[in-house]
Amino acid sequence: MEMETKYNHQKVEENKYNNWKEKGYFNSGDKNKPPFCIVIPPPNVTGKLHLGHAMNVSIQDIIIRYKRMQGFDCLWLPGMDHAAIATEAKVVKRLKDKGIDKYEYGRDNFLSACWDWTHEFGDNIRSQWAKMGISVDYNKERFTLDEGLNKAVTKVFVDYYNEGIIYRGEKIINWDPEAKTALSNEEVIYKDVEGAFYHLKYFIEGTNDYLDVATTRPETLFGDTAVAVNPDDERYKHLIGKNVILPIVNKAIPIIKDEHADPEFGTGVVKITPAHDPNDFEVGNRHNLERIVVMNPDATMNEFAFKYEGMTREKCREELLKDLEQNGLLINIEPMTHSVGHSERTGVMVEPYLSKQWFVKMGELAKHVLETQEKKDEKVNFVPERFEKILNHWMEISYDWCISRQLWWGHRIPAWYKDDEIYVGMEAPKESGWVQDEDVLDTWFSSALWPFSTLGWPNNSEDMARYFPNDVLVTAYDIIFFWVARMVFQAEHITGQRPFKDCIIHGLIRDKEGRKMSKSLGNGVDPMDMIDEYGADALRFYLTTDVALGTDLRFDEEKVASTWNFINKLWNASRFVLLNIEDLKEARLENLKIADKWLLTKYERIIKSITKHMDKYEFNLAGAEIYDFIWNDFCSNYIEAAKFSIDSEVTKSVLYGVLSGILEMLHPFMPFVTEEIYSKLPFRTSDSLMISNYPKYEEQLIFDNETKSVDKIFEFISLFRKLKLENNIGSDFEVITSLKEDLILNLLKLNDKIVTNSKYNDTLEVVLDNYKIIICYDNSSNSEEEKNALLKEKESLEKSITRRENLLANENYVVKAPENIVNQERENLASEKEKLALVENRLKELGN
RNA sequence: GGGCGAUUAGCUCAGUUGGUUAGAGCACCUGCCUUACAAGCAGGGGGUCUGCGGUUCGAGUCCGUAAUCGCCCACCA
Repeated sequence: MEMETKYNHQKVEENKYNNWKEKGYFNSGDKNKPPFCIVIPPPNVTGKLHLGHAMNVSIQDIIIRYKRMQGFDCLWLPGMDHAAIATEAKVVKRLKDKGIDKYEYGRDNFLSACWDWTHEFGDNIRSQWAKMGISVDYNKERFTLDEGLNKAVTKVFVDYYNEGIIYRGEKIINWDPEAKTALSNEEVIYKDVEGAFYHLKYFIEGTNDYLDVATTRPETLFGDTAVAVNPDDERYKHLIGKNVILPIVNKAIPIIKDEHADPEFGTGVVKITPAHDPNDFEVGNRHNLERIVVMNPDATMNEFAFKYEGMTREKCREELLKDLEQNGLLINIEPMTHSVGHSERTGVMVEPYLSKQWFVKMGELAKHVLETQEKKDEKVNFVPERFEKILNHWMEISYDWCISRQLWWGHRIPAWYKDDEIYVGMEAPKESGWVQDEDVLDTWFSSALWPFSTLGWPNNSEDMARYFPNDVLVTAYDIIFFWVARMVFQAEHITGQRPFKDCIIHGLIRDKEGRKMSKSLGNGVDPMDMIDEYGADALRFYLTTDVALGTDLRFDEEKVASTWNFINKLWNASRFVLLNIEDLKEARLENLKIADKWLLTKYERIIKSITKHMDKYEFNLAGAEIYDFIWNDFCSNYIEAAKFSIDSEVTKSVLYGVLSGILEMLHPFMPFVTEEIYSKLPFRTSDSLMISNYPKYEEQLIFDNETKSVDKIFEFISLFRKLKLENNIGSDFEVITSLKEDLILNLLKLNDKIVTNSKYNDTLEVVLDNYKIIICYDNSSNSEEEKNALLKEKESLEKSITRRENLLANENYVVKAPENIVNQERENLASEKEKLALVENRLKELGN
C-alpha cells in the first residue's frame, strides 16, 4: 500500500475515465432496474466548454451517479447542438480568413465545411467532458442535425402545418443584416444607446405650416406612408385627412388618426413606416397603407432612397441629415438615450424588416402549457420553484415564433413552391417544377424536441417508452426562455406529456467582482486550467456546493484551492486508515466501544441527512454536511482517538466501514479521488465505486445515549484545552482526577500526569457535568489572567442565566412552546447555574 | 411601467416547516513541526441578520413598508 503524503490530483485523475468507459459503466439499458433519464443540454459545437458548462454537467453527473448507485438504470444522453446561426457565423469567418466567400463556395461545399467544423469541435468537447469525468452513455449520443432528429423536425413541421399551427406570412421581423437572416425575439438583445430625437419639418400640403415630426431613425423616412396623430389630440384634430409633404422625397402622404400616437410623447406626431417598425406595421394594417421596404438585406439603402442608394444605414443618416439641414427641414436634434435591439450572435443592430417568413402560432400551445402547470402530477416542477414564474410569464406574453432563418446550416424547411402553390411534406413532390424553400429552421426548433427526438421519436422506440418523460433537466435560468419554454410546449403538444418531471435551474458564473465573464473584459476562466491546477474533483465540488441552486456564483479560485485542501484532507485520512487496516479481512461491527458507537451514529445520521438533501437537489447542504462530518467527526475526533486503539479489530472495522461509506457518499461529487482510494481498500464489494451501492441508513447503528455522552466528552476535552491555553499552562502540570475515560485521558495525553498529591500549589478545576479534572500547576505569574478569564465567563453566564430565567418565568412561553424545547431550556439553565457556582468558587479562592 | 432576486462576520456564501447564545470557507490573532495531513493541529476574536412597523410566548426565517444593488420582461415614433 503506497500513497503519497500529498494528494496528487493529476496522477489520480489520469486513466480512470477511459477505464470506466471501456468497462461499460456509463451504459444504460439494464431492464431489471427502474429507469432514470437525463438528456444533456447540448452544448453548441461552436467552441469549448466554459465554467457554466462545467457547473451544468457537474450537477447532472452528481444526480446520475447518485441514482446509478441507488440501483437505477441511468441513461444520461449526451449530444451537441448544431447551433445554426452561431456555427454558420464561425464557419463563414473561417472561410473568409482563407479568402473564400460563402455564396461563391456554394451550399453543398459550405455544408461540408460545417460538418468538418462539427467533427473537430465535437471531439474537443468530448475530451473536455472526459476531463470533467461525466458519466454519459456515448452509445446514445445524438446531434441536433443528425438523420433521426431531422426526421423528427420534419415531421413536426409537416404536422404543425397541417394543423394550422405553422404558417407562412409577411410580417415585421427582427433582421440581422450581418448574418442576413431573420431572428426570433429571444435572439435580440436590447441595449441602451446614446441616440437622438431628430425633429423634422413635414410641411402641410399647400401651406407654409409644418408638423414637427420627431424620429430616432430619419433614414427610414423613405418608407413613410403617413404621419399619425392621436384622434383626441386637440392640437392636430383639424389636420386629420390633410396631407404632408415628405421631406427630400417630396411626396404627399396623409395625416391619419390613430391611437398609436401618444400625445404625451415627443410632439404627438409620429411618422408611419409600415415596413420598418412593428407598431407602424400594425398602424399600416389598420389604415391600408403601402409598405415600402427601403433597405437591402445587408442594411444598405435600396432604390427607394434615391441618391442614398447603396449607402449603409448609418452613412445614409449622416448624409440625409446634412441635406435636411441645408434645406431647412431639420428643426433640432434632441439627444436621448433609447434602447436598441442587437443581434445576440453577431452583435449588430437589428433591423425591423418586412419579410415573408414561417411562424409558429403560439396562442393555443402556450395556453395548453399554462393549463398543464395547474396540474400537480403533470406539470414541470421547477427547482427552485420560483423559476416556474418565468415559464408562465413567457407563455402569457408569447407571440408567434419566427422559425425560418436565411441560413444554410440547419434543418431545411420541408416546403416546396411552384408558382403560387405551396407543398409541405416529408418528401419532395414527385412532379417536376417544385423548388424547395432555401431557408432552414431556427436552431431552437430542433433543440425544443431534444427530450424525445433523441429517444427515437417519431418511431415507436423502446427508449421512448422507457425514458420519456425524462426525469430531470438541468439548465441555467438564462436559458428558460430560449429553450425550456419551447421544450415544454412542444412536448406537451406532440406527446401529450411534459418533457421532464423536474427542471433544475442553476445560476450563472460571474467573476469575483460579480461581472459577467466575457472575452472583452478578459476575465474568463477556462475550466480546463482549473482542472490542471486543482483537479476535476475540486472544481466539481466547488461549483456544486458553494452556492444554493438558482443563485449566481462568483468564481473564486481561492475556494477551489480550499476545496483541494479538503480533498487532501480526505486523502490523508484515507492514507492513515489504509496504512492501518491492511491486514483486515472483513469488517465486523461487534464489541463496539462508545467512541465507535458515537461515530457510527453520526455516520448513520449523515447518510440519512445527505440522502434527503440529494433527493431534494440540495447539493450545497449535502456538501457542507459531508465536509463537516469528514473533517471534524471523522478526522479530528475519531481518527485521533483511534490512534490509541488502532490494533483492535473493532477500530479497524469501524474505520473501514465509515471510510467506505464516505467514499460512496462523496463519489457523485468527486468521482476520481474516491475511486482511487476505493481501489486501495483491502477488500471491497464491487470492482468500482461507480457501480457500488449508495449507503443506506441503518437504524440499528444509532446509539443515542452513547452519542450524547461522547459529545459531552468532546465538549469537555475542548473546554480543558481552552482553559489550559487561557491560563498559559504549558507542559509543566499534573492532574488530579478520578476519571477513567480513555478518550479523555488519551486525547488530552494525561496518562502520565495523574497524581494524588501534586507538587504544584496552584490548581485549576475543569468541570463539565460529571467530568472533572483538577489541573495542578505553577500559577505564580498567571493568576491575574486566570482571574480575568473567570470574570469574563462569570459575566456571560450571568447574562445567559437571566435570559433563561425570564424566558421560563413567562407563562405564555411555558404553556405554548413545545415541551422538549422548554425542557431543554430548563436543563441548560440548571447546568449554567452549576458552572456559575464553580466559577464563583474559584474566584473566591483567588481572593475575590 | 410589470415582475423576480439579493441585502447575514473583513470577503464569498449557508441557514430546512418560526424554537437553545445565527454557521462555514477564506482572511485575522495566540500557541504548536503531536509518527495521516504545517495545503496541518489546538484554541480565539469578529455579526443590534439593510431600516421601520406588524403577527407571535418566541422572527434572520412569516406579513406590510422604505432604501440600495442586480436580473428579466414590456415600452421607447
